[in-house]
Amino acid sequence: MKKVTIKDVAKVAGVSYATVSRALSGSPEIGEETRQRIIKLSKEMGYTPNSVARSLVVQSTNIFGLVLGRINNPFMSEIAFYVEKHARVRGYNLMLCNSGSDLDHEEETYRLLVGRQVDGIIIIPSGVHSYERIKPYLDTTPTIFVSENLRDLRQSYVTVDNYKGTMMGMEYLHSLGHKKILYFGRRMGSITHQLRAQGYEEACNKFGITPAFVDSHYTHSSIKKGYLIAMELFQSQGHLGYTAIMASTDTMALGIIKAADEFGMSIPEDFSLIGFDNINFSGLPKINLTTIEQPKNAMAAVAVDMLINKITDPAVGYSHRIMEPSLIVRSSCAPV
Amino acid sequence: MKKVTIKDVAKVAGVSYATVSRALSGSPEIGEETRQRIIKLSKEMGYTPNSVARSLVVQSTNIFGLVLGRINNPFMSEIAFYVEKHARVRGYNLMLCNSGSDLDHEEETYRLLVGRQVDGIIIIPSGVHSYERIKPYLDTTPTIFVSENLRDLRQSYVTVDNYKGTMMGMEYLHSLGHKKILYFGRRMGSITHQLRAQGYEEACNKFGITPAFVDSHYTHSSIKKGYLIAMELFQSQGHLGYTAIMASTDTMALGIIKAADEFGMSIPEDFSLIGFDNINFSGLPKINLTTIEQPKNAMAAVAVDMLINKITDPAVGYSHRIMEPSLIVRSSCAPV
DNA sequence: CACGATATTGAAAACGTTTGCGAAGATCGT
DNA sequence: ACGATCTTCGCAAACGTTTTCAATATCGTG
Repeated sequence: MKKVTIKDVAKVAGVSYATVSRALSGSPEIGEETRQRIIKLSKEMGYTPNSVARSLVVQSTNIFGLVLGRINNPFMSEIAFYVEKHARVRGYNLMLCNSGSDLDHEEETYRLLVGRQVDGIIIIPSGVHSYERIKPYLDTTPTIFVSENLRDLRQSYVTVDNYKGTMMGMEYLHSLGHKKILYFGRRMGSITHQLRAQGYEEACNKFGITPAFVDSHYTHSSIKKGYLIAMELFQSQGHLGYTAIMASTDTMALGIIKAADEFGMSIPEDFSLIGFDNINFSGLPKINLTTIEQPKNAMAAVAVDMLINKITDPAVGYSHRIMEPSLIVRSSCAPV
Repeated sequence: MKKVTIKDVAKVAGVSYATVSRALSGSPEIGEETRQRIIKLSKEMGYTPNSVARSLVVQSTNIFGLVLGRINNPFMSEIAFYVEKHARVRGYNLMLCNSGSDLDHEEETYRLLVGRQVDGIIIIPSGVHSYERIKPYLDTTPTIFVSENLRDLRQSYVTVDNYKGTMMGMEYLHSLGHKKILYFGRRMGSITHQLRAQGYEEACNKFGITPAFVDSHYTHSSIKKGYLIAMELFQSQGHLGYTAIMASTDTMALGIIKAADEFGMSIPEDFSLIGFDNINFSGLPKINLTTIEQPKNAMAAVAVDMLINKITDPAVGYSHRIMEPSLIVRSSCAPV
């Protein structure tokens, strides 16, 4: 695995390696004919600049770190895709790290990335406590938080308007005539979830509905957990006491769908259902979940934008972007 | 963003920076009391070793490149997750690159990674022609091909036994009494797909079934394309002339499900359906697609294993691993 | 007490680039 | 024709580590 270096091509070109560097980097202070000659030669010799050496001297790697829970989570992989895409056109590569939504792991991962001298980090924090763990390193590497509000407002983040999201869902449900609506999912552990629950509650107040919750005791949402909770709910009552369910998450909603299916209930005939996130599962045939969309592409674009700004101008300070959610109506809701 | 270097801690510790390096790297040739003192100090000063400097001297980055079509494809994201997991425990980080299944983009991406001095590359090639493009760089960076057989057997790859996979599906269908089975999907453009189609054909011979194909004219499979082709098929005949469909891919199968749904046909009542890949969509409630599983975790494990072997012993040569597929029976098939 | 062995440390080279500075030659205006 | 400016290039320092080699201090042993 012998690699040809800049010195090698300098030697056969009969010039100093500074000249080779200049020829390849598009520097103006070099003769056009030598440039062409060197470019040609280095191509023939199969020279590829060693970017780790370059990084060392220019003090920048052109690498972003992306830390998220698990890349096989559909929401995360969608974000990752767009982040990579936008980063790439701006000349950055991506170092991908799964935190497994574990705090220790997340912190270790983060530290690893700063050791690797990444120019910036985009993180989908695993929960409210992520921030405290990461805080010590924060002034060492520019960082953008995605998809989670922060209590400490002196950091940059981009999220969707979670409050407004559930509010929109509730408005839709209300317009369909629903008066008995259950909120299904986590209410704490992350500000995101708090806000979603708040949006629901506020909507209840507005429409004169008595709020009702089924809390998840688990730390993160998944199909299986949604399923278990829903089964418990159905079985305890023999029926559902509500005409609609507002789920905190699409994955939770999928769990509900599964439970309903097994329990012989159909959606939206027996009850209406709204999810949140619009993961790509939701648009699948037979699923057709009405949901609140997080604009993932736009969020990713904003995140890399904010990050690059912060890198090029460290004095830029923090900024918050709360993106607009939107209602994706499919066929999991019906009038009462 | 001032970072503290090894020299800084050496200075305040009053030792040479060689000593600091030794203290932190666990070298034996250093006094135990100085080691402790330096460890403590460097922690206080918030020192994080600069791994790009380290990489430059030790000539290895401990980074793998992972290039795949699109990370938001469920199959790819699953592979990526496991690759990251296995790589991590072995001390490697992952640089993620989407090729968009575009040959030019793929090649550029690949070259970028070798420039970044990654220790190895794991690639899910976008098609048969990927290999020719990448070949020139192949002796520069150890590379493992995943999920695609190669015509040039002198390279290392790991795939599932695609031939056997469709064969298993057909055997299952046959055991259910099906005699008229349609193969739905691509038959060329990748050896993977050729083999799947061959498995189907061979099974037909074995069971005395006349093979029938619906080719996709498109380069890669997706729900939408499966849907369009299926709709065309249904509409042209007014009915399906087969009792079962063997789809080349789960995503294709999902397209079929969608079309069937719209067309008022139900599965498995009107026809049975088998997919391939077992992407996590397939197990979703209401979808419940019977399919052939690729052991993604195991494949990822083997890939990083092979890669690390190749790195530690460059003389190791190539190796091929064809993993066992398995039939996941859910509820998209029924006896005729 | 002397001497070789051993433990601990420092000095310096090396990794492959970029870039400021200076030198040499070419070009130019007067 | 001559000084001035410009162009093109080489030299060498720098980036932050690891690691070899030599130097010094410590120690046990005869």
